[in-house]
Amino acid sequence: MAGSQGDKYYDVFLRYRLWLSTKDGIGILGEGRLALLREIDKTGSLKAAADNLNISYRKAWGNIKHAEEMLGFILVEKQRGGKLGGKSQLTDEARNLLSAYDELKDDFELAIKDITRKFFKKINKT
Amino acid sequence: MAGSQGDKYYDVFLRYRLWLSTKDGIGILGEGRLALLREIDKTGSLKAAADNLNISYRKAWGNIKHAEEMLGFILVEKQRGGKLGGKSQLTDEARNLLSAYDELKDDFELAIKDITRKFFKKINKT
DNA sequence: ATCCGATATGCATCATTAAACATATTGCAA
DNA sequence: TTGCAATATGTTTAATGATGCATATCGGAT
Repeated sequence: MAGSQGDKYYDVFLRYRLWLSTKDGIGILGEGRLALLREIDKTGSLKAAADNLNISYRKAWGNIKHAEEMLGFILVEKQRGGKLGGKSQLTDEARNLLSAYDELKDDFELAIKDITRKFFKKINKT
Repeated sequence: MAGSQGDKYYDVFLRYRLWLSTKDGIGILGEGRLALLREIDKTGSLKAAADNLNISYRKAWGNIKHAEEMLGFILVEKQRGGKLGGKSQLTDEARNLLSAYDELKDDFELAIKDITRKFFKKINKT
């Protein structure tokens, strides 16, 4: 929260983004793609995951593929064909990544809380 | 740093961005615009600052204006005309903001260090 | 009064990214 | 062996944002 009403920065907020990238700054996985992985895990289907997150299948598929190419290993075990058309499930690596990220996020939130408070306290004093 | 060579995530890095935004997610000030403010402070000129940062005057001017409109107060005291064409200098609010941001950034770096180390330690174990 | 260089701003264009469209492939079950 | 639904992928169009271009304004110094 920015501060108490009346503060100069009352309706200003501090935001942050975290993501994994290559050394030269190419994005690999961010919040959006991790959410996609989580949804694949939940539904067992890339298409269902894309639908649930309101993004096109084309985009979802491309995102996963790009991340896998950057990482050099597979995040989603995909099979096609069959009565149900196919299915997808996360690899162990992907699950491990998700759980590590969740922990990271929590740690982060916790750490940023005080820092943010201190920041707004300082700028609102001007 | 991602970890020791041989690790699965050896050439993967965790990045972050911090910025000020409105409640509904409209960006106000990020690293780039703060750098612009710093350069204005250093040079006393919006044009010189833009040149030094290799961005167009048009863009620099628009960025400052947008930030000021979002914040509801002035960051740069601008005057035009005169032999030298004009000049610009930061308001006290802008200076305060810059110094608070520097402190925030330092705090942030410090906090993220351990968190990042822990994250890579965990995912590299898979 | 005129000149100069920076501030001020609208408008066209270009580039980068995201969304949409189209089409092929796969393999189980009926 | 055919139909179906999801995976797989190229192409293309739309949208967003950055860049460049043009032009006006201002006021101290000459």
